Amino acid sequence: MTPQPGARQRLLDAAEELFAAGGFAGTPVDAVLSRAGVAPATLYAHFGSKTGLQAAALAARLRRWDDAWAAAVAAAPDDRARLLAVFDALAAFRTSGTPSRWCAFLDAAAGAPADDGTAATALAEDTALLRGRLRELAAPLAGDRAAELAEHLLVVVSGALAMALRTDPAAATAQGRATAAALLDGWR
Amino acid sequence: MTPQPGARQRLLDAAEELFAAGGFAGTPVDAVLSRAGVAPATLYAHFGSKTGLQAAALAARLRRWDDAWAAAVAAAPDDRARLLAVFDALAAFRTSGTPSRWCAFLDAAAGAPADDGTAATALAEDTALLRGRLRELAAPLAGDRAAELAEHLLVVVSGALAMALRTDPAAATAQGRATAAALLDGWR
DNA sequence: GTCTATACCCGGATAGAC
DNA sequence: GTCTATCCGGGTATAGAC
Repeated sequence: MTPQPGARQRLLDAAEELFAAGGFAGTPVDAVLSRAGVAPATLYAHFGSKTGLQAAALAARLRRWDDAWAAAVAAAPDDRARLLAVFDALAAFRTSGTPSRWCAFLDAAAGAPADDGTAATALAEDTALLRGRLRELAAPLAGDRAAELAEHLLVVVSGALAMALRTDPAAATAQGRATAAALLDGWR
Repeated sequence: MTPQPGARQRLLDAAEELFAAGGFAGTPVDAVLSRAGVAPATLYAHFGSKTGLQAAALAARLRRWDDAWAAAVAAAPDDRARLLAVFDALAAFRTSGTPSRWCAFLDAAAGAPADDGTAATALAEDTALLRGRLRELAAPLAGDRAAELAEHLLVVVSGALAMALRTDPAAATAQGRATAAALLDGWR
């Protein structure tokens, strides 16, 4: 029998899902507590504050996203598919577990006051991951203009995420892939 | 001597600026009240709730954005420039008055609970405006594929707005324009 | 480490006078 | 219509026992 994970891990899992699904600001601490089956004091003993829990949950989510994306890249057959794999990974990642509304990292930054360091840091790390890997994957197709192409794709990925607020999220990622494909078709 | 605008208008102006700059959720009613120089009861007499004020402020903002974009289009010299004018309008609009953080309409939808009708409606109207005019402007360049091109540009515009959370907002609009230009360069 | 119970406070909204 | 003063709830955080 697999032992039940500790309260800390249950809090992290609950927070990651609920914050991604309902937004950080829109998710009361009570909701996380009841899902995790944990008392308030336990949360504050481990993470200090709701924001502290968010930071830990986002860090965990970033690792999961990193892995999911890498797996999608590994499964792609050629250079072009590897570059577009980010959208497949996005679609799969978004619906793993409770479907997320748009993007937990953008949500964190959008919801926090402008001077909040925690949310800004988490989003910055997500951005660095996106930019870095997009550059690597763009290199075979764009050569010394890989950074330029990666920047275009970063805009398209961010657009696909934001489009999830305007329309059905599944359609948003599909459209994002199509837009990126159109961009690649005309490249050079 | 120009008469001081009424309390209602001052509330709308204050709300539009503060909500765009600091986000709806992050802006307390008190901040709007003190900037407008108005008492709490006046706000609730006119708009019923903070959300009601938001709806009215977003409607006003949508009209202003519509006009600003139309003006940028009118000032553009050719078909291509007219299609890209949305980014110039965005840059100018964002810094008119108190600079907005990213996008007041996306912010409203992101911050509101998923079933909130008010914010969803405001964002839907913004999306309809974007999609409709982008299609018109895309027609001279894309002919019967104008809708397809417009959808790509809608993703890029949304991406430019979201990128304002990842990086400097001015750089975000500039990058968005560059990405759209790259897309147009390779079109067909 | 975890629980129960509670304190505290911020922020949206209202009462009633003018 | 507008003001001053106040209420009230939801939500974060803590005290103290086990």
